Amino acid sequence: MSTPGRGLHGRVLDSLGPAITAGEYPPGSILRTDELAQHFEVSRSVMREAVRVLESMHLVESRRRVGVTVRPKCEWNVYDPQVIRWRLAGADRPRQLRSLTVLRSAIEPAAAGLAARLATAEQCAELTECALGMVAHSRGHRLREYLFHDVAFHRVILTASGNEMFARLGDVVAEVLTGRTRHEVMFEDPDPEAVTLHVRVAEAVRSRDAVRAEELTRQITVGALHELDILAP
Amino acid sequence: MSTPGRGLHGRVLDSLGPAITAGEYPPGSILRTDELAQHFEVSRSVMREAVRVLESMHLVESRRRVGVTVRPKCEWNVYDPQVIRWRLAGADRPRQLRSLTVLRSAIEPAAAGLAARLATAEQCAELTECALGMVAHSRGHRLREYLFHDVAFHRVILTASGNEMFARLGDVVAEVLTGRTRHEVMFEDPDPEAVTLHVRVAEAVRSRDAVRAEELTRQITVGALHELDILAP
DNA sequence: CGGAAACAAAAAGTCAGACTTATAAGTCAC
DNA sequence: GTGACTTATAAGTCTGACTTTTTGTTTCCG
Repeated sequence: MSTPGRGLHGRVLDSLGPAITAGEYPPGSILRTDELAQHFEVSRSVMREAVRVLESMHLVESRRRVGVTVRPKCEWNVYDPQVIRWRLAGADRPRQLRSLTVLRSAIEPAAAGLAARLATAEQCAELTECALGMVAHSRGHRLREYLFHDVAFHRVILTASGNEMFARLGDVVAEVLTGRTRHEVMFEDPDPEAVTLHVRVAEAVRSRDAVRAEELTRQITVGALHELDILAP
Repeated sequence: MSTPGRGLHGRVLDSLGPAITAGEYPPGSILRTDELAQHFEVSRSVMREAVRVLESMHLVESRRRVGVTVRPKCEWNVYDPQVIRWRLAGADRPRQLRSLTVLRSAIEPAAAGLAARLATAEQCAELTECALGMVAHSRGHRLREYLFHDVAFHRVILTASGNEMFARLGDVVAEVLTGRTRHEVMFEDPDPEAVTLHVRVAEAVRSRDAVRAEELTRQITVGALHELDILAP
């Protein structure tokens, strides 16, 4: 995804980043730049660039005379798409998926409400198109096509909200939806009720009914929460 | 804030980052590493490290034979605390403040609902303490002390939600609250109604009333939206 | 024995220079 | 005009020497 192998330092990151987020180097661990450079068989310049990037993600901290220490999990920039991808690829994928789904359930209803007010005619059309695409592929094990339209649908909602912070979560939602289809539930055709909800959201947005769009979207995300058994009794 | 001047490349970033986010180099602009190095009077190694960091924030893209091109705003990692700080310090501070306040209004009610279910006894106590602190300093132009407790209050809510993604927004909320007090409204004593709401949220969380905690917090954030005139008629 | 000051070592940080590589763009033949 | 070839360019990489900060130790005096 995105840009694999954009230079030597990129390949080092693709190896070291996941190792850190996976807890292979637990918080407090101390790494030495020179050793890492040897281990990855790159020059120190390249290694330093990689460390700088990890530092900007708050995954590590570099201090003189000490080395590169791994920071505690709670300080990581967990919204960095790269970090999210690393964590989704690693051991605490389930945990990450839950966090992100809870985040979704907070963001998407609000985004849908705003979209109902601000969406352009073109965006309304796109939304309807996506919803219809979901309907069209909701039967007969056409999961790939269904997913495609599902992702597009949520992206349009987030973008149409007019809020840049919401819009940037499009990739995250895409990752969650894709991951869910691949590894978790959804071995068979999607829940017809969920499909209907998407269609109704598209209608609500087109008819500028913010309250209804928000409530319907909330029902969608509640469904997602239930799929992951996130619900205290 | 955080870590100013952590090395030469850090100082370059503190200068170049804000310049980019402020639109001083518009998207599509092409920078040359060597020129930048000369301009900032640092070696290319240092300059390269700085560029790598900007690249990891998706602010720029570095390509061979082309140079370092500034990416369009919609691709920036707008959740990166560093980027947020740069933007808040620059020209589109108002726009950024609005985006973040809308984000808050989506996140915090959900976080409060979860906190009501998951908060530890200690966190409940902290919450009450913060709310009482707000009450104690809500009169007599003790804005600094009031703000301190306000920030702490929202941090506890976000942390107690048990969701790492929510928790990491503590810094962002702090930034928004601080900024609001400094530059925007709030020249005089805070709205008594808002203070009361905080107290009631603390009570709701302690009594495990998730629905009430969520609704009350929503009222707080709606108030914040109104302060910034974010409300379509 | 205890604390302060001087010392030494370790690791990151910085710099300069030479070399490699990818690639955009221009050139030429057809 | 199209395709293959050439060239210039800017990023990418590596190496080695040097600087700076910080920590841990050692020494010395009270």
